[in-house]
Amino acid sequence: MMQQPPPGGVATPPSMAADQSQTQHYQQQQQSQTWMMMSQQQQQLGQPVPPPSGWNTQPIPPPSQMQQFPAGSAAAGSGEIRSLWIGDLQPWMDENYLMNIFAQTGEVVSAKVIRNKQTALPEGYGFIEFVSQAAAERVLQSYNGVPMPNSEQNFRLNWAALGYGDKRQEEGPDYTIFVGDLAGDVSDYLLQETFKVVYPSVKGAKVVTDRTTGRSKGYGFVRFGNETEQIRAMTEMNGIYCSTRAMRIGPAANKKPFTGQQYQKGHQEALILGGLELISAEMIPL
DNA sequence: GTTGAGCGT
Repeated sequence: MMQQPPPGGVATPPSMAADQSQTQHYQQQQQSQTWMMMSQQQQQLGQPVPPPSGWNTQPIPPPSQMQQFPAGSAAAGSGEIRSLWIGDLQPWMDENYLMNIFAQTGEVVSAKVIRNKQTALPEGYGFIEFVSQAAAERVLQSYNGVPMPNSEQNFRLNWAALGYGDKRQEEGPDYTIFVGDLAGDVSDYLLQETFKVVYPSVKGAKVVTDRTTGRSKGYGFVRFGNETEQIRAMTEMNGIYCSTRAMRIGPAANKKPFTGQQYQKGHQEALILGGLELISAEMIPL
């Protein structure tokens, strides 16, 4: 069965659908190294996605010149999670801004920015619905963490709450360190690459930003897939420069895992390292 | 500035 928009849903205008193939031809093949490195995670899903390149060279028109799009009209109950949560939105980032961005995929259905009922001020997050779960996943993989147009911040995307725990994109544990003393211009990407060139197991990095200002708070986190590299980085990278300042590294206070699912703290004492289990207590000098 | 994370009319 071919996938198609649900009846009664917001159909993709034919003009937009037709434009999609052309739009993708416009996409330059000048993929930056930035992108190519980030695409490693996508390969696990076997779904290469065209990068949202050209942010810096394709300014979008102001919202006043855009048309309005309906939002939130998709059929529910099919079980498919087609919506993404998007956070760290600035007050000026409205539905048109979001629609204009994701229209490039040709697969966006609607976008909604959540506003306070009383004040009508944006709450800083929203939802974007796509024609299919696969489409949403492609966007999640390709847009998350890259800079937003006309902004210093990066996309912060996740599955909408209903499907929150179902689609984890990471597997295995991750080992995180805290990185402080960051210069104001250090991005997620720069932080990640600063470590990744030394430690291949680096999975990602996040610079913590103030949601109201969008500016860096001067610290962040780097996640490793490998505990040995994490421990090495704690000492080896402490004091190393990232941008214009020396980093200060510390242990990360362990927060919740990404998907929001709580781990049960089971007894995992099976730290058997190469025959260590053969050593009995009486062999260990006191 | 020093420990992230925020989910709906």
